[in-house]
Amino acid sequence: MTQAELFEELRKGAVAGAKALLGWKLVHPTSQGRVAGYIVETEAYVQEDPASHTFKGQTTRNASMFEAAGTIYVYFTYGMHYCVNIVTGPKGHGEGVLIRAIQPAEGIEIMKTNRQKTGTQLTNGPAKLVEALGITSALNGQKVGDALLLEPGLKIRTDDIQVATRIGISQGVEELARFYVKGNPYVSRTA
DNA sequence: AGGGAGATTTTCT
DNA sequence: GAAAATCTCCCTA
Repeated sequence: MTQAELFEELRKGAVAGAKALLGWKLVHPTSQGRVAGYIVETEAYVQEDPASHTFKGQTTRNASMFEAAGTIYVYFTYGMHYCVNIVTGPKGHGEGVLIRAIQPAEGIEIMKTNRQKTGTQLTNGPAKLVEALGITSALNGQKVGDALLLEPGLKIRTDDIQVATRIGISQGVEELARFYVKGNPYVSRTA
């Protein structure tokens, strides 16, 4: 898949985008050097979903989710964690894809410094990978392609994509909107 | 290995 | 004032 084709999937919507993003390399250029990982787990959030931040309409917090596909949405939660989304769909529609887990690819030493951990503990959760990559709320509202890049990474066969229920939400729990790479050790939790 | 509670603060009701 | 798209530590088996 080319990058143009990836963005085409993102424009289609959160579910198509969540599947298409698997295997892509998420790159954060920092002053220390490039820090990057292959996306191995995602979750789709559409505006009609009670579990989505955008379900009740646009607010100052979730405004970037209403931007065009390819915008970055970083939110703060539980008083101490950040998570990152890739916005999907047309401008004015609040939806996006939560990046839940990545497999370290570049700048692993930097990740260890950021996380004070090693192995799968580096990036096997949405708040963990954000800390490992050094992503901050300053990226919220920016576009993919500058402060954060998406580059071709692993080839994921359709057969290797597992669909499951989402994690850590209290509404819309039964929605099958979580996608991950089968057998990958960095996936936060297998079915 | 697995479960439960605490941390900690922004955001919305 | 309550809940939150989570993580880590500490406890018990």
